[in-house]
Amino acid sequence: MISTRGRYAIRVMIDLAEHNTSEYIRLKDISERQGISQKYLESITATLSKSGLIDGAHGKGGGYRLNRQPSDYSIGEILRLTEGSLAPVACLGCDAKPCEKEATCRTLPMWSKLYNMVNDFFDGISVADLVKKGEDDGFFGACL
Amino acid sequence: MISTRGRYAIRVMIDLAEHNTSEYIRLKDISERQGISQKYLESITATLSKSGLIDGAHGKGGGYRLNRQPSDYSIGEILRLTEGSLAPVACLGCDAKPCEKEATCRTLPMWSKLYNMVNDFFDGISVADLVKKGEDDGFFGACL
DNA sequence: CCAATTCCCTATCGTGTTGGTAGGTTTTAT
DNA sequence: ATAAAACCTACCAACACGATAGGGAATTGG
Repeated sequence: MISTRGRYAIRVMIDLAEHNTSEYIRLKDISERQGISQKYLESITATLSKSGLIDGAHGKGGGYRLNRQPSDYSIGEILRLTEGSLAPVACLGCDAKPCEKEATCRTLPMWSKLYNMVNDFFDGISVADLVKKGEDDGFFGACL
Repeated sequence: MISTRGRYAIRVMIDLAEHNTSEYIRLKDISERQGISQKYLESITATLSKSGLIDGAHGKGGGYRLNRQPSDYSIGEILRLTEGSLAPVACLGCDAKPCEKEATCRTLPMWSKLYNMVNDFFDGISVADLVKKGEDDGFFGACL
């Protein structure tokens, strides 16, 4: 399950991409457009900003804006940042603790393959792809 | 994340497949072989038994055994039974509550595609495939 | 028939995560 | 100076997870 943190992060990025000028976008506006509590969004944009995905400006006239082109953000990096690892089991991923049964485990190869599949899937989608979707020129036209 | 319930269920099924005679296998033995608390396993085998995946026999000489050939169990049906839905977001899956933004949601097609991918992935693997893995004749030889 | 064995059922419980709130501090433009 | 905005820290209710405990019901060996 992808939690709200990751999903809201994606929606913020889409919102910023849809208003992608040189101006800074106020969190208040994003929160109103997306219908998500501003306070809760703060904790998410803080993560995005600290890691350099977006640029946050203090004070009057401040807000957030993208640091790159929407097509240069993969959904994978957004989710890995906000959700932690996308690993389906604890034995995999960045903070995986070594398992003594690893060598004989009958299921590890399955989890590992899924892990790769999911990462590749999300790495193959950009923020720009999701924005395009709303314009009926979608990446996913064939799947719904 | 796949929880222990689903993972242990798979391990039980593999264990039963590896001792697949007409005899009933005691939960005590499975628990010792797998190194999982018998009491905790009880709640999992109860689910498997109630839904007809395995056959449980009471009393002396009782235990559990498979109802079909190991190759006739897909990992998908085991996980969907023990984990609930494999949907990455609440808007999808069996108990999905309708979302008013569904028509304009920019991310739903992505989740939907992933959902199908994951289901297809697990439906394409059988318990027999995972047993084979241990015999160096694996389904997953190329992926680890 | 009795007692051991085994699956089955219900309740409980500590721990951690999730989703969110609250209040304040710092930075900046006007 | 003042207002606006990002930033930071702490806290909290609700829930799920992983597991334990204690018994009850069915079956069989003796």
